[in-house]
Amino acid sequence: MENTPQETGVDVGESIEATLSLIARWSSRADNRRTLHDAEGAALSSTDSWLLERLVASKPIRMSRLAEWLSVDKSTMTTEIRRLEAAGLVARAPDPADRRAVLVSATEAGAIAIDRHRRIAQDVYNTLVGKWNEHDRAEFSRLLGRFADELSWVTDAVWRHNETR
Amino acid sequence: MENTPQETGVDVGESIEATLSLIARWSSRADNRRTLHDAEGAALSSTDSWLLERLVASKPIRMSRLAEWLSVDKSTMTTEIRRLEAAGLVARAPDPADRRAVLVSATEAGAIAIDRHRRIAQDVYNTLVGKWNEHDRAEFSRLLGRFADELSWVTDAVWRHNETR
DNA sequence: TATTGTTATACTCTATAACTATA
DNA sequence: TATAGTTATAGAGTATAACAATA
Repeated sequence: MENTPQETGVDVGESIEATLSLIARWSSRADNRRTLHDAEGAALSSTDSWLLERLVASKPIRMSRLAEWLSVDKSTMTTEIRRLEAAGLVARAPDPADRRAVLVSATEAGAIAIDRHRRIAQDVYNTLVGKWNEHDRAEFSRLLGRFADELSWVTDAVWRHNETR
Repeated sequence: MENTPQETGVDVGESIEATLSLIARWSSRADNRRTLHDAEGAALSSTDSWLLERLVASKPIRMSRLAEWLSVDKSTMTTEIRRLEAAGLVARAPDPADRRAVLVSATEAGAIAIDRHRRIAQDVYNTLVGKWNEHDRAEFSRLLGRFADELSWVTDAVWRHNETR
């Protein structure tokens, strides 16, 4: 079975697809990425910001778990972490519990960089919805948050799609 | 001036930032991109799908306008269109009105490929919100569409941010 | 002269395969 | 043997600069 417009009543899938496509396109624009960094700091690529967000929100984490979380190869993670380390934004330490493993964490500079990055983005978004009324802003925030929760299960949804078509 | 939580009442900027970051990360995942294509067709990269969506929705368009629309360099567009042309998804033709220019259009195969890609994505999204009630789905669709409209003006918002900070 | 597009070149991000060190 | 990570190599996607053809 599929969730067609007929079954769901509203083809929200169509409007979601169109909007998310637009959002992803906008997010990748070079001029946008340049805006989302402090004048004194280096610009953060998408991958940089995802990793830093993850690292500041958690205890030191292994390279392998980080690669798995971002769904990239471990060799890709080696390259990326080397770059961030060279920029002084992350640090590595041997795992005392397993001498094969490396524990990665954000440095103070890394935490500052991602915090600025995030606050600039938030300010841009607040400006975007600045003229919306209170109700619409609150509803958008609520539903977007809920959608993010659903997205966490998207791998399963994709699996179901492949199984049932 | 800035649109801080105090001024807007609800810090929707924070929840937007978090969710859009998640969406962008998910969109770029290789396993997700692999899902969004037909078994018999080649996988479409993000850039591929944006370009094809644009091309099927418009008359033949110049390389230069396409590059400007996607905010990439004209040389990047040459490379990308060459790849899509080799895959049989787009066609080029000389512009009769200006012999320097090239007009790009989607082929029948390109239209079919992006249509499948889009319908699979829509189905995934419909599945994601399949358990939401009618009101929430309708509201999400409405507010997301409105947000997309605001996003069209984001370049101006970014400019304002840079001017006023 | 200015514009449209291509080519040459280089850098980033990614993957696969082969390798080292440790478990 | 299996696992954690690195290195070598390659391809996609991007930019800058130099160029050719046309306006």
